[in-house]
Amino acid sequence: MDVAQAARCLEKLGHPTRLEIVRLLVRAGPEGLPVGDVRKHLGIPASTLSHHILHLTSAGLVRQQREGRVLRCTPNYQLMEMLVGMLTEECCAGIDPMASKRRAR
Amino acid sequence: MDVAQAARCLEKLGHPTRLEIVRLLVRAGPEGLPVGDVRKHLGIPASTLSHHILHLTSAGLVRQQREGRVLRCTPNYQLMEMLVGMLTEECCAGIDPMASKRRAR
DNA sequence: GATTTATTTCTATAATTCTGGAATAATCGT
DNA sequence: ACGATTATTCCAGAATTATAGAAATAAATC
Repeated sequence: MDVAQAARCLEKLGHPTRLEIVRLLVRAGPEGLPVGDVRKHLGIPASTLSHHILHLTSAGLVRQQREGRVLRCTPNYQLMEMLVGMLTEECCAGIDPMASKRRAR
Repeated sequence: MDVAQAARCLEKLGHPTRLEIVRLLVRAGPEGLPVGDVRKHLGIPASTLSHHILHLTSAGLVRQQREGRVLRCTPNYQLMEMLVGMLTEECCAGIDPMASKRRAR
């Protein structure tokens, strides 16, 4: 994952409504949730929700598959784990693995 | 760390220039870097950089302290670790600690 | 105290993002 | 085929964010 892709993912997650959507999906488990269920939890207009979901799918953070009339959204764990990995390596630990221990003193 | 604060941090990190600034600071180690050095690496106008740094400091992701003529920026590792922790718990693993292993099959 | 260096604040403009009502598309049951 | 359900896409306006030149501020040096 390069910096541009990481920034794109972070930007999408960096909106309260979208972060809440992802949280909901993750807490719902690997089966995710239909758009309508997400809407019920958040209580926002359908078009607004749809826009936010488009943001998330365009970044690859969420996937959608039709199940009859319902569109089921599932979180992309793999991408999120990559993002967290990138953040951990490049933004937390830095190049010095002992930095965190020194700070703890 | 609540969802609103996490979203605020993610939003700030979700801009290529700002993510690059944080990466630079982290890679520079605990001493961080003066604003001028960051500017040299990024090659952007001083006022633009200053705005981005203000974003980062306002979210608490970066701290600044004057050292004579230069203003030294240091990354806030603790906050970043909290952010990653929140992401890991709420957005990656979800409520099912075995999800990742099941996906790996 | 004038000058140099480093950085911010002011100000303006351009660009992007957010929001939600109305129209459209896909699916299902009857 | 029709009506109901689910969700998206279109459209527009409002709000926010990004960019950067010019002026102001701060600290060190001569």
